[in-house]
Amino acid sequence: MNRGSAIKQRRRARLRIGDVASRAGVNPQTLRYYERRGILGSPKRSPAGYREYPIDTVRLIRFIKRAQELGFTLTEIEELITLRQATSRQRSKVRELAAAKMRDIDEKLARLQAMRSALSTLVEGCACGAQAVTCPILEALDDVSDAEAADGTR
Amino acid sequence: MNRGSAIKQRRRARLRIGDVASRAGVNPQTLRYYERRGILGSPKRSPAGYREYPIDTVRLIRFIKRAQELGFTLTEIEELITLRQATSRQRSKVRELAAAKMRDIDEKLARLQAMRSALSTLVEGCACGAQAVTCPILEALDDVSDAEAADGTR
DNA sequence: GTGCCACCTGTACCTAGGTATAAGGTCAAG
DNA sequence: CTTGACCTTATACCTAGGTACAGGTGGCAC
Repeated sequence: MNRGSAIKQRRRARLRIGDVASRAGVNPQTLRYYERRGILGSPKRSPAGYREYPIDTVRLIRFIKRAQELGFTLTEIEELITLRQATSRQRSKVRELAAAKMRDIDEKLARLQAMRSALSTLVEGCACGAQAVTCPILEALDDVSDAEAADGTR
Repeated sequence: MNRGSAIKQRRRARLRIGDVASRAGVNPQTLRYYERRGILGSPKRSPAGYREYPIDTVRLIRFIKRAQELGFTLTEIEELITLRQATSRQRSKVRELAAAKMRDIDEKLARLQAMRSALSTLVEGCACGAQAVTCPILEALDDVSDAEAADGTR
């Protein structure tokens, strides 16, 4: 990692960009990029101008990466993150935003669950071949509005 | 939609690119792009060279879009789609792939659920302010390997 | 028979989210 | 007192996934 990492860090208590990056499994450039984008907020600087991150930043970066894998954009993730830092004076606004995000998440959950069960049908050996009339995978993510929109042909 | 859509389509039973696109809520270019990428397979052509899609294509496109929102890449989605068309001779390979995809999905489900409950804690009015030691949102996507990797500083 | 719109191919461009490279500064170890 | 691994900024480039544009054809409606 860094020169004299383990011992040094025990008294430094703050991490340099390369440490954060390697612990979080990202490129240091990514951290600078997040900072430029405003998703991360500028950390304190050492006398030499080096960024010094609190150890929690590692967790934050992992959170961001995970959320991306779940289909959230950086902009959405930024919103989620600011929820965390909201002061109690903004509580009602925060609650509103959090509730909206929860609805998004519930939708994703429902769809993932549908996909999961379609796949499990497949794994259990259903006859979803060329001759099958309906395919569980295709149906997995159908919803009410789909049914009517895809209709009009019969 | 297209000229004389509703009536015409009742006997055409196949859709043109613009119809599929507007029903699925995408740009016609996107369908051509998917075809070029091999995710869609070339449809039959009319004498004039127009693509003629079976009505199910609308559903397929919606499936693709939904799966993208869940964080799957087009390459992964292609795999999911080919599962659907696999013949029974390839059954064991298909089952293997499906099982792998299910594991991915289970991971996503677990993380989404964690995020959901973190948000619900927030909505219910927990004191996750500047002074809070632990933040439910940040912890939401933690896992075992995180804990040890982020450690080493105390 | 001419508008007009949807279609065709090919090529160029765009956005999101990084990643790399150049040119230089810091600092602990040998 | 230099070497090497780190850091800094600025700028350029890359991949995924589209989206737009140019130049031309098809076909229905008036």
